Amino acid sequence: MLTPLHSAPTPDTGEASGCPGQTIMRGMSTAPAIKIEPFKVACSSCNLRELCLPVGLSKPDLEQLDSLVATRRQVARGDTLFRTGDAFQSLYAVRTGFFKTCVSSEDGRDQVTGFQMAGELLGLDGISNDRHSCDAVALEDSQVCVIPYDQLEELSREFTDLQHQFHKIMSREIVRDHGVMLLLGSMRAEERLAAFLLNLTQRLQARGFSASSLVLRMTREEIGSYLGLKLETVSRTFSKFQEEGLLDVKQRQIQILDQAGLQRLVNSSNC
Amino acid sequence: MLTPLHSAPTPDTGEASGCPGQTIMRGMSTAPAIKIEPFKVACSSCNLRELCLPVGLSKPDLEQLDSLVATRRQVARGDTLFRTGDAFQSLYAVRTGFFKTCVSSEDGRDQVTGFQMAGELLGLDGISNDRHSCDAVALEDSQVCVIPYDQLEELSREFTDLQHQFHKIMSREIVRDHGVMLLLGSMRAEERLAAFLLNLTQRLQARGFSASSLVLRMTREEIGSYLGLKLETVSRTFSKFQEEGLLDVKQRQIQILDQAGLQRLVNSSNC
DNA sequence: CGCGAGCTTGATGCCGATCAATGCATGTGG
DNA sequence: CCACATGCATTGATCGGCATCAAGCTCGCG
Repeated sequence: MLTPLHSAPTPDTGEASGCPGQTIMRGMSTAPAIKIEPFKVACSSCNLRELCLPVGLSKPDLEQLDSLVATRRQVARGDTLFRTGDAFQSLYAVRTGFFKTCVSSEDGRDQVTGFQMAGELLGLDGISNDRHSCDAVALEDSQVCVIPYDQLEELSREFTDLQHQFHKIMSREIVRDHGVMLLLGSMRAEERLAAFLLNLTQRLQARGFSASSLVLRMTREEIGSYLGLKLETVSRTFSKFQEEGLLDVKQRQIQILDQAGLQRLVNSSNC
Repeated sequence: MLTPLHSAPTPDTGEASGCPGQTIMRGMSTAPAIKIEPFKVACSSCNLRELCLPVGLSKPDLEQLDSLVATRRQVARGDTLFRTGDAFQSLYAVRTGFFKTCVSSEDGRDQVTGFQMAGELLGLDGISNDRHSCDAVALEDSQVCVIPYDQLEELSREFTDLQHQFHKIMSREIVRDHGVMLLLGSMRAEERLAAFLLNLTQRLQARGFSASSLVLRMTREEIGSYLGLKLETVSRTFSKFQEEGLLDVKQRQIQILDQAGLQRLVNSSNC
């Protein structure tokens, strides 16, 4: 997805690079397992506040939120943040890094249900049962803010903006899922991949990254699982896009050469 | 078990037929537009209270809920309860009847995203934008309880059980959607249809209906849209199931002859 | 340097889409 | 009551997109 390192485009003011691909490690290189960050970054000064839970909150509400999000957690690439069956206690806001979520059935089939980047929330599935119903796996070294769920409920009883914002986030997830159903139910391979790329770049752009160049953080197989395709089909479709001059593909480095062309692919039922 | 489903508890005695296929029409046949029912049925005495928003609420909370749900609305078969772009104001709980929701893309593709029966909530998609992002269409003459959303937010600030229950319902919708993604992304036609039938019968059973006999309220085309298949494929698959002795199919009348056989189909990746 | 995970590319076959015709139920007007 | 229209379902024949199987290829890493 994003620039390999640095050259982070135009994030906000405030501390901390929101640049996925970079974690904040001051002095203490790779420390073991879960960590509570010694220096705190409040929601109120986080450069992700316009993408995350704090959207639209007033100053005083924001300060309340700061009290809620007390801990961070590092998740190394390949590790799971939570897995199916785990007791549900917290939601997680991605601070840096990149995740996938996937569900799996008894018989071993599995399906990637989403990819999450900075500012996006993980764990909403757990509310329904008090257990998580999917796995969340870091696709690169990542950092999340831990949001204890019972405290969030409590606080959102007091602050209506927070309550409303939280409901919007859940609803948005539902709407997003419906979009994926549309994709899986009625699009052909090229349309799916085009829609996927446009969605990724759009979200990256909202985070201040280039609209035309990205580094995929996931394998062809993971893309395929998300899109209901086999990895070979994903690979072939990338190659086809390249032949047609829509993309420049070098492994996981993608340059979008003709965004309008991709867009045309997405909204044209056939041909 | 990975069928996309709501696990719904025990059916219930009580007033009002929750029977899909039957609507309550006393005297006043097709009256114009929206109607406020002259006789009221409170949530606290509704026979759907174990399937709907009131689940788990204590007596006093329930009485509060009664004050919230003041109006009903009749929706005739074929009419829409709301459509994409409509301003969002209320959620709707299906009291009697049967609905489908569908999203559509610019280019006219469309996708059924769900079927809703008595006790299920409609309209959660609207929260994210203050506009609905899908159409809800009655597949038979239906009646819904209107739940003004701002009042629900207000009330759920006061009653934590209600708040929690509402969050669970939203989360359950997300989990259900993930199940559908799994189905669309990784199952073959027979598996999809089998999963669909098992899910339907389970939900009907939770409402006190037979586990083995059902009347489909939707066309082959609508089933196909939901399952990402063409109507001919749905029809052929029904015929195949009949040949194999799994079902007895007479148009929309379905008898399930071998539930275990269907179940086996669903959880066996291949062969 | 060699190993392995991930990616690309080719050859082949199958599942489900598509096109087309017929059947069946319901409803309407003559 | 029948003739006819309409909407939905079934069934057949054919076709095409994507899966599958099978090599190689690339690149990062111990």
